Amino acid sequence: MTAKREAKREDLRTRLIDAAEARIKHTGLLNLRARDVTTDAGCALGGLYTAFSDLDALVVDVNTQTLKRLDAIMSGAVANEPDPGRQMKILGATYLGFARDNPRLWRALFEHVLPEGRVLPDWHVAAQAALLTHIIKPLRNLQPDFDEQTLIIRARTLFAAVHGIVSISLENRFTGIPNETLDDELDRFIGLLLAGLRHF
Amino acid sequence: MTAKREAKREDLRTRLIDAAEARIKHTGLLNLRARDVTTDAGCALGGLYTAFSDLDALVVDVNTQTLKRLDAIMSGAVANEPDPGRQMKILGATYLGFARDNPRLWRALFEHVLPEGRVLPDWHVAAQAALLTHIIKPLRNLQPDFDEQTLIIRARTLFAAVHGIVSISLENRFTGIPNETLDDELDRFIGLLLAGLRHF
DNA sequence: CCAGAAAATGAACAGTGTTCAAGAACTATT
DNA sequence: AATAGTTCTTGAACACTGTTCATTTTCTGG
Repeated sequence: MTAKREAKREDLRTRLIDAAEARIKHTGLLNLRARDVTTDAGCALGGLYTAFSDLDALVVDVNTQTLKRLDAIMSGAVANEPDPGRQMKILGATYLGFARDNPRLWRALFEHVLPEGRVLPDWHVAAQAALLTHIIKPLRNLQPDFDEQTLIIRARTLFAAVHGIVSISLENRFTGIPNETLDDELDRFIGLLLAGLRHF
Repeated sequence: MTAKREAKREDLRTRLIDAAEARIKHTGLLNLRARDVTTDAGCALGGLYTAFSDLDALVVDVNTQTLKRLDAIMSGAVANEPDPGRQMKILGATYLGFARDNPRLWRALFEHVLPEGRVLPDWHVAAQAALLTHIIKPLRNLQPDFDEQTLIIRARTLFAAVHGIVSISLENRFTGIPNETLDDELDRFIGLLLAGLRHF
């Protein structure tokens, strides 16, 4: 039976992912160190490279986990809301809430850049794309005449806009601007988009 | 006369900034190396630390220069456009154009994160804020009843939204979505915002 | 129980940014 | 012009990275 090997390997992988996640959560992606992670995970330094090709690959796995958690939260948030406009607003508020509650893990999603030439694995791209489906659903109700491809593009644009607002605000760019009213600001902005969609 | 000292120091600073800018332009912030920069600038490795406190401080100076160049381009772009709505669209298109023409320098603006606890110098924040004034001007025409503080907040929100769209697209997140029509998509999006502003 | 395969180990390596004692260059004064 | 003191410049050395790989340990099928 080769099952024991398989199990140990998988156990090591999850231990490393969990350790890296905890480190990122507490001290940020910038301060993630291979030695810290392996110590926390209870393996030797080289062990990381038997379970992952790279420290980058480990971070991608952490980020995928974060995306999946975010996905679950967003699913739950709109589960009982029939109105597509309100769904949009809820999704935006949920995204902001997640970013605020998990600032470093959320930042790691966008802060982490692979060395030039390398691409994100398919399943990570799939986890990103899954987020868009939450937006596509209400958008389809609001714009029934859009074909599927248009819906995807528009959904990405809407997500990007909301993400930009959350991002610029939470990263405190343009200091001097108060941040307390960000929830209202985002809600109003999505309202603006919905008004635009109605009258465009 | 202590002027010669002053001049040499300033000369070294600009040589280092230019060298760092060229390096970032060609190989990206991620591949910026203190040794490369000092070699290109024609000084010893340690010289960097007589002119700047840090490699990070040097990058901030490069980024400030980039912001100023962007500022000048945006100023020119709307100089002869009276209609505020069209100004908005031009500003968006100009921002997208700058990001596309200077991908690595533009990315460096947001990719560069200071070590935790350090803050951006005032004059860099000022260069960021200057960008918002371009948006504030047409927005004031479109929404004459907004007070100054509201204008600033709304301008930042609009900038952040556009930045998010440009950012997510150019960084090729959510692959599988075509990028050719980004100009149209952004133009349409700003049109949507303007429609929303009219009917909100 | 044992040989062969696989995985875990951590010392060694090839870079990083940063420092700092020694030397060179400049300044102000005589 | 000469000089002493101040300031800047230098690059070897340092501390800390991610990554590799010969060695040791662990597991597998017979």
